[in-house]
Amino acid sequence: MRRSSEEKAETRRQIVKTAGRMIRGKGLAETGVAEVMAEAGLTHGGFYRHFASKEDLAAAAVEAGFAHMRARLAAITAKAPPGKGLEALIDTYLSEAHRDQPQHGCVMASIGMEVQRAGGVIQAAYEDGIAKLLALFTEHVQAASRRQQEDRAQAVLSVLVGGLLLARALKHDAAESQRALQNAKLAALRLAEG
Amino acid sequence: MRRSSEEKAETRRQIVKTAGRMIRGKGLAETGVAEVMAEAGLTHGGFYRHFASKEDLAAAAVEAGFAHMRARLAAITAKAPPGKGLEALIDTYLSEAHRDQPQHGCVMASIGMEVQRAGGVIQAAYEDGIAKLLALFTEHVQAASRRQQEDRAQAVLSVLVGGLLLARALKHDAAESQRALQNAKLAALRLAEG
DNA sequence: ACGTTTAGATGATATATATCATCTAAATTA
DNA sequence: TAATTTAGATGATATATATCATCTAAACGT
Repeated sequence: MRRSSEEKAETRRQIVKTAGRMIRGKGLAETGVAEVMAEAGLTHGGFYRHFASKEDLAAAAVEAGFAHMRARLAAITAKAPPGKGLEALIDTYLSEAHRDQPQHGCVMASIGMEVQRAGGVIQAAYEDGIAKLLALFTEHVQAASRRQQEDRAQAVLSVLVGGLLLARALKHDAAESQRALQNAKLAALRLAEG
Repeated sequence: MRRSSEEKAETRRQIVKTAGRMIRGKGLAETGVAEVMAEAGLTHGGFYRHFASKEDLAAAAVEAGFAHMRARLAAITAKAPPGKGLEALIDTYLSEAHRDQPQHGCVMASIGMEVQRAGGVIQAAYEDGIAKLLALFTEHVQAASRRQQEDRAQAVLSVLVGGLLLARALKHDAAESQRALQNAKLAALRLAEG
């Protein structure tokens, strides 16, 4: 059943989107091609009309995941009162919603280490995504020099990712997890201000 | 070929150790039971004389990994000049060696998210390990109250884990990766001091 | 309108993997 | 020393998984 090229592009987008969700939610290795296709309402056979391999799909999903996150964060800073952009970023990143829904959250915090090991095009897409994320943070950090802005952005991103990871790890103890989020927020703000 | 119970215990330790190394190096899902046994110089068949399942082994490996890390860190603070314990901890955690050798490093920074998804006894061992690691850091943080010590320990651990993750992600760009380590170190020290 | 192309379905293959039943020879134990 | 127990080996099973050849019907170019 041949589809129009517009429909094909839409199908591809759909596959990438569900793959991203499943990969963030269940992990790279645990997400199978057939499963993704089924979840997208297709059969596994047609997969290779869209992607050369599972690796290819994963790279596309990582790229799309970062792009989506950047768009969301940019929208949030745009809405925030002037000078409060970074604070809004931090609150969003360290929100309970983000902690509780890895499948809709940051790629870096959900499959960072697996990507590291995967290497190849997946890792390349990942590094590119991180660089662009750092750039976004850099824009919203105040400092004397560009270099100092970048340094602070690195420190902020570090504490955001680490804090989210810790909060997720402690999730069974609601109070302790909440505390981890709060401590990371305060830390991020302090690190941003020098 | 029956072995003495002392030999059996030693074999078990060997299996746990190699499993820990492989899991940190290649990931939980990518590490197979047969492969671990082969690496330990055994055949896959004898595995179930030692563990009830792969999950059981993974939990043991996580527990042993945290115990090993605590021992190493404790040794480092013991060697450091008085009052410099935390600084030594930070330098070790954010060293290039730790960045470059995940298979010998911190469980939290190498399989944190996978453990999260695995749940069950693996996650239980992981949470226990983190709690004890936090306690170790708490002892070496100065603050007015116990609660403040704990808060600062959480912040420090967050930036350590996040910084290591970022440094690993940027590893292909040596200068940038180095910078991430350095920024995280400075950040950790600042956060420790209030 | 007609022939060519191709998106997606069907079905097959090859490989890996966790788990376990059974076997055997050596270590306990009586 | 003889009987019993069991660590580890052998081999099998069941399941999942990536990948691809082939088929079909619909969209596109002529």
